[in-house]
Amino acid sequence: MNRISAEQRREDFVNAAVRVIAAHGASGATTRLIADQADAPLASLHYCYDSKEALFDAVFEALARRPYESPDLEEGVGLAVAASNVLTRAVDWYVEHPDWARARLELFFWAVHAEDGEVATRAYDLQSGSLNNFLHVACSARDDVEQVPHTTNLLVALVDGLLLQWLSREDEAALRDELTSAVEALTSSLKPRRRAS
Amino acid sequence: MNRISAEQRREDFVNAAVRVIAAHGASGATTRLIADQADAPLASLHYCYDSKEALFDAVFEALARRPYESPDLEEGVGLAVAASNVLTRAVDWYVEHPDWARARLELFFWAVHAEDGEVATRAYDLQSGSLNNFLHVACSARDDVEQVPHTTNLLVALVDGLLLQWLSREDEAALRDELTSAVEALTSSLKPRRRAS
Amino acid sequence: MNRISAEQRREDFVNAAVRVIAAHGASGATTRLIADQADAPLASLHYCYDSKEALFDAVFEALARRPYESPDLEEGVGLAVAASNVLTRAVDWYVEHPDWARARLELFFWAVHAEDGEVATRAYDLQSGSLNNFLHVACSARDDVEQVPHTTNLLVALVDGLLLQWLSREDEAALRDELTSAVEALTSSLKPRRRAS
Amino acid sequence: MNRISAEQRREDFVNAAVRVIAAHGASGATTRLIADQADAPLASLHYCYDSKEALFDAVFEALARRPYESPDLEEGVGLAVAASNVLTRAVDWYVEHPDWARARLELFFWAVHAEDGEVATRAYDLQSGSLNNFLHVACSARDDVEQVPHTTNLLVALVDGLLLQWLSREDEAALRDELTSAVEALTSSLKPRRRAS
DNA sequence: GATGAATGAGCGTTCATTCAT
DNA sequence: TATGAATGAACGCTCATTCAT
Repeated sequence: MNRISAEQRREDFVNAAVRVIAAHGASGATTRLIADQADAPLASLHYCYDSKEALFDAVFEALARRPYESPDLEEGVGLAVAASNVLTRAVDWYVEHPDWARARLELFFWAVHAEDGEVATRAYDLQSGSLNNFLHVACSARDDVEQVPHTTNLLVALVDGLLLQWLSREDEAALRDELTSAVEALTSSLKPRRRAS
Repeated sequence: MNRISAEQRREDFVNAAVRVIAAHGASGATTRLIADQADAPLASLHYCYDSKEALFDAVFEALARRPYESPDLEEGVGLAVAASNVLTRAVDWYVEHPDWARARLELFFWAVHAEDGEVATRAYDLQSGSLNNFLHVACSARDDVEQVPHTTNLLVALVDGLLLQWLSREDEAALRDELTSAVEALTSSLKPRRRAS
Repeated sequence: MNRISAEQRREDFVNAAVRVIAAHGASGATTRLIADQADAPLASLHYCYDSKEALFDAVFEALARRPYESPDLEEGVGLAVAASNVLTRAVDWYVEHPDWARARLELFFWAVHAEDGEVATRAYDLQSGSLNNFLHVACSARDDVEQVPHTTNLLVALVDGLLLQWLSREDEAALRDELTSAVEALTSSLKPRRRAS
Repeated sequence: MNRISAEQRREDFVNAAVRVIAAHGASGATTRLIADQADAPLASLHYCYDSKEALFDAVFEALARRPYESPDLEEGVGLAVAASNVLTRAVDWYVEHPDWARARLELFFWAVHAEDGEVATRAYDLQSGSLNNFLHVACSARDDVEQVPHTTNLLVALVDGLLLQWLSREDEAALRDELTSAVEALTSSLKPRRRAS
């Protein structure tokens, strides 16, 4: 009986879940598979998380947080620059962690069907929440703060769209191409404040 | 015992499967749920299809065929026009049949995880097959026939991308916007025969 | 729609059943497999026989009759000679028709478990019936007619025992050896009328 | 939820399986029937054994071990004596446990048809293995050790043959008669080391 | 607190059989 | 008469979850 801190254990389960989801899909990720992957007894999964859904919620949260966990972005660089940086950094991070990319899309689809519709909502709130704060902090005096929520949604959609293409085609060069185009579009649409019309 | 033509029965099961997949996801679409939705006994499903996978294959085929089943496209209208029309028509069709849109993406993900990798391959072949013929017929003398396969793939990717966005945001107006941009991009990239290099 | 005489059809099903039973065991011999083997539609099996059990009864009968269907045994040759001849001939026949040997044992076991216990009884009556008549006819004036039923049972048991060994070991030479010993034992036990005691 | 040691639970399932196989045949022994007979939920069966086949393997092993589990046979009593003793004891044991006798033959036949031919092989290895050791230990200095494998096979065949007769005729007296003859034959063939030629 | 043992509900599939034509 | 179409019942098995220790 190895004594591990409860918090460590919970994180192990999240990491294991990501790997299993990437390999077998969200609904193919059985509790047994995840427990095996985490090298833990099956029952201890339910000891750490009330249910499979609770674990998947935690995965969602990690999925939304991890790619943006770089603390080095300075304040006030401006919305357009921050958005471009975030987008680039997120894509870079996912390319280095393809399991997390796949798990992200898998869980997205899984959430849509959770009988209790709240999961999908919670998921989106989580994704948007951290990003929203991030962009807010980055806003300079010249930025229109009301553009932040819209920009957040656009960013999330872009990330999902790019990941889908990449996972379908497994072509990293194409992903980079599309990323460049997306960054350009983003920059030009944010700077002139055209969208506010 | 209501006796219906076998062909009709098979189609009923496909339609029922699409509805159930849209509502519960591909792996949540159990044979019992589908049979209930089709108002048929469970065993009938296996009389019409050898296995659940065989039914899903049929759904794949229908999914790839239906949106393009309009016979009114004239020959020789040119690749760019045909591609734009096809794209617009497919999007229109999916907007009118949201269950089919959702089922399409669900099955796409489901296929990726089918242990026997063939399913995903078959799926893509089906999708591309009908579209390929379609574009070939539409080619005018001025089109580069070698562009057809590449255009087919691009179209399929575009449809998937647009559907994902739409289903995520449930915002039809945004979908129309993106469709317009995509059509423009498609037209300009195909007309000058630039790709032929 | 090939018009075949009903009687021919029934016999086809029996022959097909023997092959399928030999290959898949009695309980592995599904109606579908038998119909396929007989190159007949599934429903026509139930048109010829009321149930699977009825077909198996018919197989039993054929199984009991065929090996002894040689019409050339003369009357009055004596019980010992007749028994030895019958035994030898039966073994020869089975060696030439291994499917029938295997099916015989399979069905024997299957019959024991038929919920309606009658099947096993009927089976044994069938086996003994034809043999009994056979031996009766063969009795000479010097034979004790009361030995016939006992001899019949002994013969049937011997055939089953020898077949079991043979099918287990797939060693025809050993079967011949055991047959010789059995014939000797049979002859010596019948001739002196010792059993009457 | 009664908590029993897993080992006890596994044995309960084996005993239940033997009873069900004896009553309904090997292929009639469904997991539900066995679980009912063991007074356990169906899922428990699959908790103790990975599959029905794994359970049947365990039954095979018990079937091969139990009749020879008497530890009182002295070493070096000689091959002929040991073989006779083993044979007698096995028959005695089976007469006292007719379910096990019936199950033995049922499983033997069932194994022959298992698609994966290994089952039958494993079964035979199990049967022979314990017996082989047994006879080896019993060999005296005057015995030809090379006769042991052959003797083992002979013993197994004899046991099967005798059981078949007994189950067919349900006549214990006859079984005893045949046992006596078999023991005599065995003794005489082993003592003079005739077979070694 | 940590976990082997246990399970109700449900899965995809197959079966012998019946029915409509 | 012959047979595609149809089906209730049961199959072996897996699931997320709970309980006793």
